[in-house]
Amino acid sequence: MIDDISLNILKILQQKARIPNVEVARQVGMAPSAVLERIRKLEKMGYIDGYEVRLNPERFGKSQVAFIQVHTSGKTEGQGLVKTLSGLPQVQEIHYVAGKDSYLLKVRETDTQALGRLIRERIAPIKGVTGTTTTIVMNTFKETARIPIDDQDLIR
Amino acid sequence: MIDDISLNILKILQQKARIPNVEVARQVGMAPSAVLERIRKLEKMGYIDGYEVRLNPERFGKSQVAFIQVHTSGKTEGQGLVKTLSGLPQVQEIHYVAGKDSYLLKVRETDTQALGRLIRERIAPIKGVTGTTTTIVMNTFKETARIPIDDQDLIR
DNA sequence: AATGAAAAAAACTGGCT
DNA sequence: AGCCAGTTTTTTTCATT
Repeated sequence: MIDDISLNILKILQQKARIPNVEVARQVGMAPSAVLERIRKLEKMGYIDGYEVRLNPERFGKSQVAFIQVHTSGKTEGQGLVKTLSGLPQVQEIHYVAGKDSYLLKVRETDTQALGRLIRERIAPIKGVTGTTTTIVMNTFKETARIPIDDQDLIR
Repeated sequence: MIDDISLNILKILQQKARIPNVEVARQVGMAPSAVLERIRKLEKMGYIDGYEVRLNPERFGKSQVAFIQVHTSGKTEGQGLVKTLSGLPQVQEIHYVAGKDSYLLKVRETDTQALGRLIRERIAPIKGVTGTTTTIVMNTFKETARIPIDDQDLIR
């Protein structure tokens, strides 16, 4: 259901989304209409989830990244907990991790002060939270959502 | 340099990149040409970093997410270390974190087995790496690169 | 599925306010 | 900066192979 041509199209798009279809068509050596049809199909079949703008966090005063391990009482408070956390725009990621009933959050805030406030006022008070461990990011060298698709292990 | 209208445009784009300009124009109540000019300016001034496709990792057999804390000897091996790590497509993020000379990586692999191989064969052998601590993600509830821009603390 | 031609929509340009 | 009107480019549709 997904062949080398489609794979190639996705690679091109992952390199630079928002290049015109005609250009993609030129690069894969097909007619624009054919490429369009393939992309539509890839979207419909769920290979493509969507398109995102990447804003520059610095410019918006959201330079401070931190990872917060949220420890919970484990008594299936998960539902409301996740929902509440999801509602916080500063929380970019929520992962349930192996170990001892805890979630790992990636958050973005203005500075460490705002971060502290976020944790104290928004996260710590959530029902089921027994504590947090914060890891402050001092420098980010790579940050992308690209996934490796050179591979043979895709679900066709 | 950035006003409420531009802010609004960015909000709309963050909601759904790849909607036509005319539609954005309609939503902010301006002429398409004016909106276009604003977007171009936002790009040029570095508020917009770029546009990305979001591929569905499941479909590409990259469902396993893990965070790897890489401990280093700290003797400024940083340069080569970061460069080597950056070259690994499975490594989506590289952060230098506060604490005891360590980097935090976000990686995506096929399964825990492939993850183990990645760590043993690609990460552990890097010069300056003294050890790794891996946190396996069992479930991801939120994962976005969106940043909060409702705010007053943006660099104008 | 792919193509090519035609139609529709969108992006862009420039002159003017 | 924004708008409008004209131009170019891109996207989309569709009949055909």
